[in-house]
Amino acid sequence: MSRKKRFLPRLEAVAPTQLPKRRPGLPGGVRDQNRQARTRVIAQAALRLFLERGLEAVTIDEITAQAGVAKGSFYRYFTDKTGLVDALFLPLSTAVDAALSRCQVHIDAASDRAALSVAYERLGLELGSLVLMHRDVVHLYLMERRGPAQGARVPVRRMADALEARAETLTGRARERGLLRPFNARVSSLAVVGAGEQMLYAFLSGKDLGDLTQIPAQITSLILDGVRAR
Amino acid sequence: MSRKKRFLPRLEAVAPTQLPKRRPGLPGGVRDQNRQARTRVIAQAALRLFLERGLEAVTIDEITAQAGVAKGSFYRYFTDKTGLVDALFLPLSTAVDAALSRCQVHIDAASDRAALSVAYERLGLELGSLVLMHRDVVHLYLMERRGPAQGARVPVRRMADALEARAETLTGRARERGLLRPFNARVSSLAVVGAGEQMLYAFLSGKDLGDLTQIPAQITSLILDGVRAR
Amino acid sequence: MSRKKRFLPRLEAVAPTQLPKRRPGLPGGVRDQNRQARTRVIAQAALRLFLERGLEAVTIDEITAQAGVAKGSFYRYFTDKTGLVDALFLPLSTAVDAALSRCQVHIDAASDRAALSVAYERLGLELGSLVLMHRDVVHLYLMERRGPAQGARVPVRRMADALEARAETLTGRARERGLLRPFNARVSSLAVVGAGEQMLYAFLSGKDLGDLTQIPAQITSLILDGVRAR
Amino acid sequence: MSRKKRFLPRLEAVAPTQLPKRRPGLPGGVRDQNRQARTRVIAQAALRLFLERGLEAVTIDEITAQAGVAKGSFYRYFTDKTGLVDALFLPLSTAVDAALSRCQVHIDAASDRAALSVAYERLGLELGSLVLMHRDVVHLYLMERRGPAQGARVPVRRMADALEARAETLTGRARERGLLRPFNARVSSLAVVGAGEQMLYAFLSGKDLGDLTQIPAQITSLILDGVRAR
DNA sequence: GATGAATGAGCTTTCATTCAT
DNA sequence: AATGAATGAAAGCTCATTCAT
Repeated sequence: MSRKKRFLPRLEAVAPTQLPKRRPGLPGGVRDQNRQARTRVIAQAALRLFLERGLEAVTIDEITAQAGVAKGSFYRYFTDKTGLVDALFLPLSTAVDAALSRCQVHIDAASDRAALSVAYERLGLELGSLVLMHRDVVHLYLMERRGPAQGARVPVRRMADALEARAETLTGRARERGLLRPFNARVSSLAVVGAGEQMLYAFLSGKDLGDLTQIPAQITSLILDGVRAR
Repeated sequence: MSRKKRFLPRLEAVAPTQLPKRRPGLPGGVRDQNRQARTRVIAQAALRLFLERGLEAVTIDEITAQAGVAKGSFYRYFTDKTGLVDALFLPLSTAVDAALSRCQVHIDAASDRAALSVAYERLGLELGSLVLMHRDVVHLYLMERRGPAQGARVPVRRMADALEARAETLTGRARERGLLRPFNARVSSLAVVGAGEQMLYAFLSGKDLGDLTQIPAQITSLILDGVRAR
Repeated sequence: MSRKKRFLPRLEAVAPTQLPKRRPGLPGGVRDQNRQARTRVIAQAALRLFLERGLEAVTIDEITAQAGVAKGSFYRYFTDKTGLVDALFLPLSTAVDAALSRCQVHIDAASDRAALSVAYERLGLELGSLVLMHRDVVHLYLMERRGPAQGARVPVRRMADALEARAETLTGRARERGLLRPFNARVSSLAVVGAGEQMLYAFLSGKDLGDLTQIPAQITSLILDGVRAR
Repeated sequence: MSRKKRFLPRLEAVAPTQLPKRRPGLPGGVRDQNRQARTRVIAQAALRLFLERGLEAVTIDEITAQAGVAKGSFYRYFTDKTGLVDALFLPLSTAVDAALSRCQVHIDAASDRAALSVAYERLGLELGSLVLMHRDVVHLYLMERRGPAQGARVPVRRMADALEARAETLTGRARERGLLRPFNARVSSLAVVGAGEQMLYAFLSGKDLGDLTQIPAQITSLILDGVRAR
């Protein structure tokens, strides 16, 4: 089972890079490329293992063995498992943030309900394509999203909390603009996000969801129009 | 005992399963009562820690320290952490199963849509009261429900899988009877369960969801009627 | 694996009784009989386990479980595992000692070679019948005889050392009287005892040694006449 | 290394088996040499302790403390105590096997009794020198040889059984060729091996056996000519 | 007296992290 | 830079011994 951190774990410090130190060589040069390639190899190996056995259960030893590098190399590229997870989530997290920000801008600029709808639809498409691009990281996110914010799960929870806050804000905005019924914004957004995540988790876990091309329409219909037969 | 009881945790029912061996002494006698009390104390201490730090991160040492008993005592009452989790989930799991079974019976016996609705409403009430009775176990369930089915999480996943299958069956039945729109039963049930769990998780995590008495109506409305303003 | 003694192990103190304290009740009375019966039950259970898994590997828990008594009862009848082994070996050890003493007396009283031979033959018969009477203890003795004199093995080694010393004395006496060739007494006795023990061990371990009625003659012949064909 | 080497134990060959994984680095290179040296240091420390206190009673903690390495290091070199014992016995076991095989070849090729005798004498010499080369392992073998084949004792029993089978075969062959009297081969070989082992055990245990140079002749005489005076 | 619950030191094994090579 | 050996603090689990019932 998982081991305690020997030293006090980093709880914040989300610098844009997780690397221990500045490295020599020009950015984009050969050294930098090798460095990035190695980083990717380790991160991918880790991701695969995380999906199979969970963040906590996977050891550094296993990651490096899977990646085919020496154990010591891990610490040249990442400060620890938390740092690796940080790096793993950074691209997705950034992209999601950006999409949500863009959506908010569009909403604020929208002058009518049609424009609002367009903004949401666009958000949906963007998130959908992000899911496809970052399948495994999204899957890991869904697996670990509700665990306590401890150790390697800190970055996951950071993203989850950010997402939740953003979703609430957006929902609140939509409600203010009369696009949604006047329920508690938090409640509404929780329902929407919860339904979506569950579906996504089932899908990424390999569950058969029937005709996949139908799903987006079904979800939209379920969430927006309700499940009750008419 | 030279060690003092550190605290007396709130007691929830803990199943008398997983004990290493059959014990002598009359059931209900002094020894039997002590045994059950000790079992509860350990289980409650563990539950508290699991909620704070997650199933995997909590050690037997910490559980026994929190419970105020010797480490060795743990193994007199539970085979290992998995056994403890099993015992922790058994009462809830059994009760949920029973409620779902009853609902299914009612549905099968229902002759019209009104009767069906009554069956579902009743299920909702039953589950709601189970949630209140087993708050912490439900919370733990929601936290660990998506992690890999490994070690101590096995019982959690067992319950999750059982629940999912049941929900799907029930949804399918409702759809056949024309109560729900003719979507894929799995998709529909995932949406409903996902929304509900997310809400519950937020609530149990201490999130302010506004007027709690309104929530059931909001959920019903959201799920059954859709979120779109009319 | 085996555990360290928590307190300093008894190294001598071979009082004729291993019981913790004097007990009430007349010797031979009901209490005394029950006590002896219980002692036998525990000792027999232990002996069986010792033969299967060795002195060190068997736990008090297993012994009492096998004997069908409570763990605490063990300590009413024996001080610890060493005490039990002491008790287990006492009858055999005493009888062997007595037989050896008698043999020595006979030898010292023997006036000619014929009388000496009779003494040795008689010793052989006596030891043979002791082996049959104490099969399992003899088997255990052979198994543990060469292990370090630590913990529960102390009584075994005590008997082994006593036996070796006696055998050497007897051999020396036989040589002085011209019954054996003038080799080092220790060397001679080691050879004789070693061959005998090995045979006995094989026999008690269930090895097929052919026609058992032939063995004594074979051994005598082998040891006394040599293995070389004439 | 902050820890000092506590002592440099006498080195005997330790087989490079049982290592957790294949290691990189050129065989014979610095790393490989260090690895072998460390393996030897641990194995020797263990052997010393095994002789003092027996296979079962010695803990990994004690072994590593005695060897002056960290506890974790043990597991880099051996899978567990059984693995270590395996490694400890491999060289001797291999050499003994080879000697016995060679003897068998010689016997099969022998055309007369003289040649047979030469084969046996040669075996005796080879085994004698193996005993001197692997004194401590032989001593340990004799100590543990009769214990139940459990845990760390498994390799010891494996060697014991192999040896016994070989000895029986060889004895049978000698008898067929008319070199030995027509006794049960198993009985004869048990007697010979038992006498030899006992002697060896006494010798290795520090017993004074008189003029050591005389022993081989005495043994030969005892075993082949019988102990009876003429 | 008998029982078995409680205790906690002790054992095996793992693994994050450091560091010599 | 990369490697993997070394370290030692935990973690899981066992079990001799004591003691309340």
